Formats: sequence, structure tokens, C-alpha cells
Amino acid sequence: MSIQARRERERAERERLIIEAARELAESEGWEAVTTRRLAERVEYSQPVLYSHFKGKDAIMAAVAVEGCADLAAELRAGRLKADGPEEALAAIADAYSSFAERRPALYDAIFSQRVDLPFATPEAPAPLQAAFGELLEAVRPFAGDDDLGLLTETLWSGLHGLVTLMRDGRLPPEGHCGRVAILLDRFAH
Amino acid sequence: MSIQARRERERAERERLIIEAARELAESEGWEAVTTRRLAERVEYSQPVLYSHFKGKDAIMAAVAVEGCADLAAELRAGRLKADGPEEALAAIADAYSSFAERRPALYDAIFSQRVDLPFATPEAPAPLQAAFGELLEAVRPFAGDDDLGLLTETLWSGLHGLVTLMRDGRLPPEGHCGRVAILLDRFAH
DNA sequence: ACAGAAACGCTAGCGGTGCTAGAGTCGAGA
DNA sequence: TCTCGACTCTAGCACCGCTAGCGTTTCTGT
Repeated sequence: MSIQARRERERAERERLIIEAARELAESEGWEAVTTRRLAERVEYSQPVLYSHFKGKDAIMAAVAVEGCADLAAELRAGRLKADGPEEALAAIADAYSSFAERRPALYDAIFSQRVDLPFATPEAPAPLQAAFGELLEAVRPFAGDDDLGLLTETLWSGLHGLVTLMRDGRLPPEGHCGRVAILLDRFAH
Repeated sequence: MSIQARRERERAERERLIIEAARELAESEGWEAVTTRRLAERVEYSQPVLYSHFKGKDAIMAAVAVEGCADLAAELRAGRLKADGPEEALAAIADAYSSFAERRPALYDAIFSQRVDLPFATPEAPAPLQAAFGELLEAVRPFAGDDDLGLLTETLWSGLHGLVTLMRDGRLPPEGHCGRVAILLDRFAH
């Protein structure tokens, strides 16, 4: 039994290795540089080994996304708890969100932009995703009023997502970013 | 002189053919199905011909995006002019925008999601892009108040963009879409 | 009218991609 | 010690974007 246990442990370690290598490669050179060949070389195994852990490249990206989302959730939470007062908390969340998107674009892409089949707005959604959304939810709650809290949070989230993605792809000038975030927050936290 | 004119005319026609084939292929099967080989086969020329018209696949997508944006601008304008009153005009614009994104996802992607080097928020931006943004601008103008009109429009645009992209990628449940748009508009047109 | 030149589209191929079939190795249990 | 099963590797498939270089066709100057 201990032999099998050791094998499973080693397998789990290797899976972690793959995910970390994929994340590092993506963060340093972008997702287009993450190929199964380079990834295999990086973890010092052959390509087919990757496919014994993950169904395909998409599944690897999804795994990286889930882990990255835990980081995002932690940063959102830290920002929210550090602030005092609902307005400050909402501003802190928004700052943390766009800061994460700017500092870790590859991670942000995997979570929110790349086409990767992750269950999102369902109970089966991975915990980190729900945690990150939960942080937004708590920050928005004081301003819900008569609106549905879930829909309101989704709408604010969409606003932030649109701002950071359009800016990062060069469709919005970076110099106006703070002003746009301020407008968005002002409209949501009246 | 007329010979050269005919040649240039034929060349221009072929370029149109390429752009239309790319658009049709993308709209019917998605951009991942648009390969240079399939495109070449579709226009009944060899692959290298594509490269005598466009620098690469990205440039073809950019051309499709610019044309598609003209359609978008027209639909936004139609929606805006049909409505009476600023509130209705803004709502019409938002409806037209998300309707376009839903009906023509491939076109929307080429314009707003795919990484393609189009100059956006500059004077060199292609006219259709400026026209589409201009429609948003006019719809937002009555609600600018003390805010900078440009920034405010960019922010509303980001909100709409976030809503439609997150929904289309399965990150937001479709059934809440109307509610979210209503919330967004309510917050911008007080 | 004809030779030379230039423009043009083609075939063939490069280096890469995600992914997999099948061979080979190696360790565990009888 | 031998057998068998689990596991990893090599090699290769079909495809990708892109391009070098050849051959034909058309225009130009004499």
C-alpha cells in the first residue's frame, strides 16, 4: 500500500510541477510561448506525460487559472479588509483588481479571457473562482439598495473587466485608466 | 494606362474577395477555422497570393474588423436615431451593441477581442472605429454632467464590452443579461 | 515582329503546433 | 527467476503561418 501511496504522491508532485512550469512560462513569455514541447522540456519529461495528467493544453491552462484565481481572491480580500468604510473598500477592491490584471496579465487572461472550459457561475465552479467573486460581492453589498446584489456585482465586475482588457489590448489609452475607474466607482457607490 | 487600371481594379476585387471569404468563414465556423490554406482554397488562389495583399493573417483579420465595425456603427446609429429622448437613445445603443455582439460574435471578436494591431484611440484609427465610438459618445453626451465625456463614454463602453464578452465565454449566465444591462444604464443615466 | 524584362502566381518546403500510436523499459509480485 | 503490467519514450500524424524560388505570362523597347 505504501508503494502505491508513494507513486500517487510523486504523481501529484509532478502535476504541481507541470502547473507551476506552465504558469512561470506564461507569466514570463506569454501564453503563446507555452507549447507542450517547451513545457515538457521544462519539467524534464516527454510530451505524452503531460497528457497523462491533463486532457490537453486547455486543461493545463484551466488548472493555472484556478490557482491564479486563488491569488486574485487573496489580493482582493487583503485590499477589502485593509480599507475602512464601504466606499474605501470598494475602491480598494477595484484597485486590487486592476492592479492584478496589470501585474499578472497572463494569469488574468487564463482566468477571464482565454477560451477555456471552466464552470463559472454555477455551484460546480472551483472554489477560488467563487472566493474571488465573493470578495466582489461583499464589497458591493453596502451599495446594493433595491438592486439584486448578484446582478449588481456581475455588472461592476464586467465594468472592471472591460476596462482592464480594453486597455491592455491597446483599445483604451492607459493614461485615462484612473479616471475611468473613478467614474465607474462613482456610478456604483453613490 | 487603361491596362494598368484594369489590373488594379482586378487586384482590388480580389482583395475584397479575400476579406469577404475570411468574414464568411469566421462567421460560420469561427476564427480558429480561418486558416490561410482554407482561405486560399475558398478564393481559388494559392496561399502566397494572400500575402501579396496582406502582411499576414492578422492583417486580414484587421481588415475584416474594420469592415465589421462599419456595420456596427450603422446599427448603433440606427438604434440611436430611432429612439426619442436621451434615455431611450442610450438604451437603444446598449441594446444594439449587445445584439451585435450576440448575433455576430466572430465580427465582434475581430474588432474588440482578438489581439490585432489596429490603432484605436488615436487620430489614425480607421474611420469606422471612430464612427462607432462617436455613436456611443453622442448617446452618452446628455448624461455627462461634470464628468469628462470621453472618459465617461469609454467607461460605459467598457461596461458593455465586459458584459457581452464575459457572457459569451460562459463566465456570466445569459439569463441575467437584460438585468445587468438595465443596472448599467441606470447607473449611467441617472 | 520580336527579344528582353518584369510582374505574377504557382509548387514545394521550412519550422513550428497539439496530440497520439506503438515500442521499449523497468519494477513488483508469483 | 520469470512474467506481467504499469509507465515513459521515440517517432510520427495532420495541421499551422509563412516564404523561397521557379515557370509562365504579359508588357515594353527596338
